[in-house]
Amino acid sequence: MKKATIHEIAKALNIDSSTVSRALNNNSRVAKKTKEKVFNKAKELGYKPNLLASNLRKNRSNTIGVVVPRISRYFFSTIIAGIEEVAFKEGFNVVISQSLEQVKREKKIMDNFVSNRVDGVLMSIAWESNDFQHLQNLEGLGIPLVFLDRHPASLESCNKVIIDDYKGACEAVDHLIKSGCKKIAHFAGPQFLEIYKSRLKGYSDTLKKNKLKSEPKLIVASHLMKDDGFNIMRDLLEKHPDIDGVFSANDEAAVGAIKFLKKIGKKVPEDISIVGFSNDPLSEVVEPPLTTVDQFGAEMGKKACELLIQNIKHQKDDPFQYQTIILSPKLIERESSRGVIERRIN
Amino acid sequence: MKKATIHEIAKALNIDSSTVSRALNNNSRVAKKTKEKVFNKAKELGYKPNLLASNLRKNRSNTIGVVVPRISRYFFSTIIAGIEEVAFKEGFNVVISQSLEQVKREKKIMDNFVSNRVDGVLMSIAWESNDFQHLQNLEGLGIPLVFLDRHPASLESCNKVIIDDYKGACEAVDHLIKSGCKKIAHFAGPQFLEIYKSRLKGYSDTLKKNKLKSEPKLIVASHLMKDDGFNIMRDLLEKHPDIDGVFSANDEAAVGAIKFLKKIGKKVPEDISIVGFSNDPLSEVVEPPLTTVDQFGAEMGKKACELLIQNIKHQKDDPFQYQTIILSPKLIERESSRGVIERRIN
DNA sequence: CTGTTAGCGCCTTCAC
DNA sequence: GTGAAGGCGCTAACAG
Repeated sequence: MKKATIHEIAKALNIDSSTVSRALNNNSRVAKKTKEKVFNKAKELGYKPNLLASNLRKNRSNTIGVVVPRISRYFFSTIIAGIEEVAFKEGFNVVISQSLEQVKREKKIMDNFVSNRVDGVLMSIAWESNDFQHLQNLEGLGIPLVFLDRHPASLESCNKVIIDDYKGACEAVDHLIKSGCKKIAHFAGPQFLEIYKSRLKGYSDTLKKNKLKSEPKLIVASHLMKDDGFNIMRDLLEKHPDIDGVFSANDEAAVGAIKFLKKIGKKVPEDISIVGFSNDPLSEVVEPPLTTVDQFGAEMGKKACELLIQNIKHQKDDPFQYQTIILSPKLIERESSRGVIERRIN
Repeated sequence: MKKATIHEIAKALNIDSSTVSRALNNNSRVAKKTKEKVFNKAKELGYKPNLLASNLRKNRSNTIGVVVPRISRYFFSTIIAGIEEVAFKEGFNVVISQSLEQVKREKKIMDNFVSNRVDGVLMSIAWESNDFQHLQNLEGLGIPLVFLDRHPASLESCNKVIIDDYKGACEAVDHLIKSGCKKIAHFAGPQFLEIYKSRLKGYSDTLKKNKLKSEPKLIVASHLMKDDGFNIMRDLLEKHPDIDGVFSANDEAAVGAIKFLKKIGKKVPEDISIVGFSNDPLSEVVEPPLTTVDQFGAEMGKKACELLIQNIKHQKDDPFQYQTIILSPKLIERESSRGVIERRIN
């Protein structure tokens, strides 16, 4: 079961292992003939390079570490697709880990990344995060970090790629108002995270701009899971049966709300209109087709990866310069698949 | 930016680095006092173990490699959740890679796994796979392999954790027949894969058992993407407008079919009933709530990971003994959310 | 173009 | 309980 090494190739060919190493790495100052011999012998012996040794020697792993809350969320898996596209093109490997929204796991993952000498880290932080020591340590170790979408509200100087959450929220609420909604609730996210703060602000500001009251009772913060959406919708309707619109800070909670509304026989969007952030492909076959704010995950992943690689490459010569890249979200309307919405008059 | 090593800890404490190594690994024959001193100094210096070096020395990485076609599919992300649960409990790290259904990428990933000395591999193969050399090489290198769900039709002797696809298909088609369907189509998957062969066989056999004709024209093989479902449904209905049931080998194609039916104003399940394999959580809020065959991804992931770890641990002493673990799928009915189905009489 | 030498950081005998 | 020595497999000077 012992794997072949460059030394065995060297011995078999009566040359030095350093020449073999150079040949395998396609170094220009190795004779063509030698290279061929080496390649053939390598194949013959079933040689597989040991990257552990190589990376140890070179003190870098050619690997980018990615941390997301969970890969099962469509938004994050599109982000990952974008990251991989750029990373592979640039010759980097990608290691994906999920924090499952737990800081504890986030820290372990970071430790692991450091111990395995990843060259850089891309991350969307867990929403229970309120302690960012583990992130600041990274830079002390010379490992560049770029935040993707979710970033700490308390951290000013950092690299990040985000969408314009404020603008997206404004458009979403605008859309609800234009559809005739008079009383719009907001499913808010954890306020540790800047993105959810911005979405809330966009909601409040847009209501005010349209001369509608922004009532604290209609704003409910949660972790925005499907069950949260279900329960919040139920509780809100109990106290405020005249709610006719919901702006959810993500689509998962929106889906939960729809589930509840379906259960009690309320029609969407005739009785209640819903708009959510993120854009799962199933949104269009949910009934009703859900209007969403598209965050362009793949684009974000690509941009973030490019920024990170840039940081990795210019780590030494350049003074550290933090960048923020802001993408524009896009409202995708799907409510009118049945034609014009006719809002019922209660 | 240079990271602390055990030698620096040793020097600072005037002891040997081998003692530091033992202390950090909690070796029993190191004095308590020494251990404490070492731990403190390690923390003080911000010491992070270099796993590259450690793994190189030990010639194993404590890591399990996982390859799935795509992490964005709900079934695979639940599998991963199950794998991680078991792996972490047993002290293994998990590296996730997606083949994006391409053998080319599958091979690259395998090479990478070997080069990074993963201790074992869990995989669901790409559906264009018809060349399995890269998989058989693994065993030659002493890296145990367990297939998960998707496995090569041509490989007899291997470890695998699968569900009873045949039984699931039978139940699905039975359900359609009991709902009154007379003409049932099948969205089949690539026949390289055993799972899709079994699902097709379950479909045919159940039709025959119920004295219904199994017509080749109603069986369409594809990659079962959403668009495939959409297009196949359209083409089938054009030629056979009297189709009243569909058994889809996965839920994604089923969703595509629903999208098409919605577009042309056909009602599901009144006009056409649909059942699909896999059980995405959105199935219940799609309209109509989709009846599915649940594959219990997390269970499969757990079992597979257990089997793999068992293989890793007993690699030396035991003769290689292949195992097959078969789980039972479960039909989850959701069609009757509107009450009893009343099938229209054309 | 190729060989020599010297580690990367850690672990594991083998001594004492 | 601790130290000394050697090497995991590879690469990067430095010679020639």
